[in-house]
Amino acid sequence: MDIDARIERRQRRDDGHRLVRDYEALSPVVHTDEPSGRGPAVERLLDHLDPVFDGVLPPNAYVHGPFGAGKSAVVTALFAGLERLSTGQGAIHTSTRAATPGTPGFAYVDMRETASEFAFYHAVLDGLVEERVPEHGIGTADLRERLGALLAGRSGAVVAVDHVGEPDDTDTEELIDLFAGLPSNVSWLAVGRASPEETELTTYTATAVRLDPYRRGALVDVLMTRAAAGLAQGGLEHRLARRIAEWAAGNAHDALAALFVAADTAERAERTRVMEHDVDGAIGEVPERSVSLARVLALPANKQLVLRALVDLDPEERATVAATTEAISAEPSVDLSQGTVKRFLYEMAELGIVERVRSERESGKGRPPSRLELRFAPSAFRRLYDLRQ
DNA sequence: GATCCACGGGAATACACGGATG
DNA sequence: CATCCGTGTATTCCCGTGGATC
Repeated sequence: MDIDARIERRQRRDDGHRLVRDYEALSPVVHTDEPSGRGPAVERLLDHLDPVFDGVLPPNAYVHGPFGAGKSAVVTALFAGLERLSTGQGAIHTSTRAATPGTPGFAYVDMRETASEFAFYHAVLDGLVEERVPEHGIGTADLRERLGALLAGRSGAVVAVDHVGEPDDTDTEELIDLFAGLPSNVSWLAVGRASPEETELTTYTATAVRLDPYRRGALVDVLMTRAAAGLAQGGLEHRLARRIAEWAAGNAHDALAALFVAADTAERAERTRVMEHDVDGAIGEVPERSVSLARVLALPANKQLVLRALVDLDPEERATVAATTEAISAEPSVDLSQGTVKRFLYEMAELGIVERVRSERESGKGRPPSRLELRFAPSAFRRLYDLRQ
């Protein structure tokens, strides 16, 4: 985001007549420092991590729970806090973060943004040191060496690895290999949706921590907290939050996505508060089996560009993959060959970002084409994407 | 100069159908 | 009738190259 966009956003925030004061605070892809209603889960994770306060590494562990149960919210908030702890509240600035002797370092790695071996080691190193680690001109082996040297003189590190086991993700074996490339004084905390029985990962862990879906009341609190942070006073009635929470059935991602869409709809209509039909529309826009918007927004830039064009197409232009490809390529903002656009579309279908649906054949010749359906709320993506440009 | 990885482009494979074959 | 084959699309797979970054 450039300076002008930032200034513009602040301007809008100061405009008292606006419903949406801060999209960031409402964003389903942004986690807050204090995840509301997940206190017990934080405690259980702290129980597991307790040895670090005596300078001892905990064993490997696996955190699991269904989509939208707050796994990432809890782990990111917790690791942000632990990083502050090991930097000594930033009082001492050295090149490394773990200035307090005896306390391990902490790093949070999101596998959604970590496709290669290089990217993984880069993310770990970047999480452990204060200075920025270059992304070019340095080899994977160099990174591994730097990590080895860094950790050799330290009391180790705990690495949280979020979103394991997603499609196209590094699988268990690869992940274990990645950690095998690090010194032995590294403990990991994997986070995923699969139950402990479903993943091989648990053959390497001593502990599993389960997060259950949000209870309805807790989810209402989450929504009201977000509304208080991002909307004008009284922008969201309690009963509408209840309605969203009821529909979301414990999935905080979908609930926040619905709130975001409803608020955006109301904002565009220049209303001063969210109305019931805004909520109805929003609920209708979030697909049944949705993909995380965070996952969509973690895609490479040009794939997001293709999606951005895709969400603006008419239904006719989406009749087949070929037609969709053509329409997207015709967009001046898209500077990609048709072959690449088409490949991107198929790849994203493979990832579950969009879904291929076989359309009724008309010609009778050859394999019938498919059309693409979105697995995320288009106006949420549109708004979040545009805010980042 | 070194490194990573996104793109482009095309080859290989899958699928659906109708017609031919046994 | 069951199976195979040819044709036309759709989809997946693969890898060399070049742009961007350090």
